Amino acid sequence: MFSIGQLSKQTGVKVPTIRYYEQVGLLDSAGRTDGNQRRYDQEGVERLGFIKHARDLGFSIDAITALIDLQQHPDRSCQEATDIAVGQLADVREKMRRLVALETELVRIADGCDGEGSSDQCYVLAALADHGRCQAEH
Amino acid sequence: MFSIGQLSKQTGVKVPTIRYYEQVGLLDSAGRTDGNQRRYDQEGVERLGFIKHARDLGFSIDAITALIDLQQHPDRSCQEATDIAVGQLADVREKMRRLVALETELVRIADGCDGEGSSDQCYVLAALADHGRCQAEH
DNA sequence: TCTACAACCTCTAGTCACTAGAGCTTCAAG
DNA sequence: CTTGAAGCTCTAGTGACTAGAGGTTGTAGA
Repeated sequence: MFSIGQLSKQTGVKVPTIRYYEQVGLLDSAGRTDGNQRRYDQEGVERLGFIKHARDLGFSIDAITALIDLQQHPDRSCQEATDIAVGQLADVREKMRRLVALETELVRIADGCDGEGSSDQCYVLAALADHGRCQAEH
Repeated sequence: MFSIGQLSKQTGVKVPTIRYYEQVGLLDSAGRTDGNQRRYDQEGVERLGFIKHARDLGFSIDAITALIDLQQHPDRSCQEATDIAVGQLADVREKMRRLVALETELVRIADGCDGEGSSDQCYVLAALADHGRCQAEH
């Protein structure tokens, strides 16, 4: 049996975050000692590992709740899990698309200025004031 | 002179967001009519345009406050503005780096499953449970 | 000039996924 | 048996808004 601190070390999830996951229903309520401290078994470690991995991949708490729900009903179709993963992938790609556009413009803005001179002729400030000079949509 | 709604339409910033920007000190308090409604001039439009553009590029409210502060002290060095922009660029690149790794793994996860079969043999769920199979750090 | 109603006002609370802190209790090593 | 690290609950704060309640103002048309 593990204390919450040991679970935290094993999974890399901070102690208050574990309590938060329990509070929002992502983790089942842990068993307790007579002194009211949480105790976890190997299953708890695996469950939290799953959650951590999914969070690292950017899945929302809601999405993870749905995935866990699916795990606990082995008779239900895998399609739902795939849908969630594909949706997440679309999200990630959209974010990347936007970041590429931002990077292009930030390079343009940051490179236009050598850092010398005073701020009333600063290219950075001028570029931020004038969206019209942007090369791409963002 | 423009009402807050007209300002909103011109800049693409929502009305409650404009009020929020004023509340947090990003926008100066607007002038008011006798009936206490906000009125803006061309300068207000430009100021909000600057803010919107910077927000679209992912600058934080704090960073934008610093940039505006710089604009209003033309004697100060441009170096600070450049630093803020370069810092923002580093941020964007770090996010991109992470998203690329996530995309790789999400493709692996989502492609491993054809959506058929029941969830107890679902590749998506298995992949999420087992971080060890990941190709890259994330 | 009156009326209708869209647009405005302030204030509070909610979102997401945590994080920080106060003030208290328990566990385990020495 | 003592000590102190680690645990407990509860409340509030973060960033950047967003939503809603309940009331007031501005303006176009009759």
